[in-house]
Amino acid sequence: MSSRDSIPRPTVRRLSLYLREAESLLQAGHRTVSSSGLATSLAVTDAQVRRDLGHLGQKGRAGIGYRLAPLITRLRRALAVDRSRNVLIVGAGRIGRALMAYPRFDQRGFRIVAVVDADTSLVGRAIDGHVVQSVDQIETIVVDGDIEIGIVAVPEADARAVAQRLAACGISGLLNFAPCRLNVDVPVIDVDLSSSLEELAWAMAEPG
Amino acid sequence: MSSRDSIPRPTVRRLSLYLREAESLLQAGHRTVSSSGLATSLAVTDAQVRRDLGHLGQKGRAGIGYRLAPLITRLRRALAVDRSRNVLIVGAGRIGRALMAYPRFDQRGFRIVAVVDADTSLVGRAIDGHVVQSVDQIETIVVDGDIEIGIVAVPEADARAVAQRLAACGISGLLNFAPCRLNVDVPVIDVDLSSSLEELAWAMAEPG
DNA sequence: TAGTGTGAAGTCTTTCACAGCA
DNA sequence: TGCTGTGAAAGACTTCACACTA
Repeated sequence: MSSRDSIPRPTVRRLSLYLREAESLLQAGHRTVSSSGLATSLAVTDAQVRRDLGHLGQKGRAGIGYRLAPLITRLRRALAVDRSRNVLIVGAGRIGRALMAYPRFDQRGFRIVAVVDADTSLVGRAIDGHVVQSVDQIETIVVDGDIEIGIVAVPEADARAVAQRLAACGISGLLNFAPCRLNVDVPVIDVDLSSSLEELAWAMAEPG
Repeated sequence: MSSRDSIPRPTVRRLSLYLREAESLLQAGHRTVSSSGLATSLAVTDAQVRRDLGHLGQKGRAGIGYRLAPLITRLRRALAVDRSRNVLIVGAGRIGRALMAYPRFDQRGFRIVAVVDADTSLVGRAIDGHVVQSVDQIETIVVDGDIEIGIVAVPEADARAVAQRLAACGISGLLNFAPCRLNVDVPVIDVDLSSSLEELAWAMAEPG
């Protein structure tokens, strides 16, 4: 299981959790962590953790576990969060505003460098230190601002059009909060709050 | 494949998408939909759709497809969203406020009936028609208000304590926005925005 | 003909279980 | 002894492919 294989998506999602936990342990003064240590914090099995970390090329040490510092480095590299990226938020409504102020984005190297909205009464106003620009300027902002990631936080009706425009001017990826598929040819991660609640409703109704 | 089997979780997530699409098609005046129709809208295979709908006990008709009205009914039942549920939002910060105003929750039968916060300067204030109550009252609110779902939208440091309290007074499920595991014995769905961005960063870096 | 339902096959992911190392 | 790394087995999920049907 070398680091050259493509990492399965379920593993990727867990790597993100391992990274968070590893950073927190390092902060707390630990130097190493064992697979079972990570496993119990995160409600997975120890074998799963070892298998997952095997994808990184990270070697643990028998009897000791994994050294946190190199583990964190490798996790960051595997998740491609070992450098900063510029982010544009499209939509300065409530979701957009919540994201602007989300401190973890910055900590993780996701730099919100621009915010746009279609509402002309918002344009020019500063919200959380970000001056809202017009949605008409998307193309200029993306190109000149070296934006790699777009966050789509507009109403469903506008989402696809916005996504098309972002894709057309060369954005590399989208985080989508609108409850619909964006049919564009760049990677998209959907954050669908209604779906999450429905999944919860289902889980609540499930026996066990 | 009868409706008595437990539905796999990946299927559950897709059922939510099928429901959204089916409702939208019905709205648009359609009466039926084929597996390939759903499949192309949602970027899955037609065989996958048929397999998934097989879990519902829903029968399609060869040459025609699935009738939308009964399909929607069955999807709602399978997802356990065929009735309303009362929801409490804990945390009237930016994420909490974004959720209060999210119209889809109400449309889907998730009724936000109370909002609490630890910040006494917010208590008593009305935000989006919801008067913020004190977090001290959680227990009373959950029990008297017949709350089934709690939305945890508080800082990480407070999240576990809040979750414990909610679980202790008999809540049935939690939607968690804090970037940590809530170790409670009720179903939890995590919405982790940083993780989503990390997954996106990975997908952007992936070849293909 | 257009489309379902589903065994069987295939693929992907997780878990087991244990040799081996510090 | 405590813990890793990993073949092999098991399990979960998806796709194929085709008989069948309105």
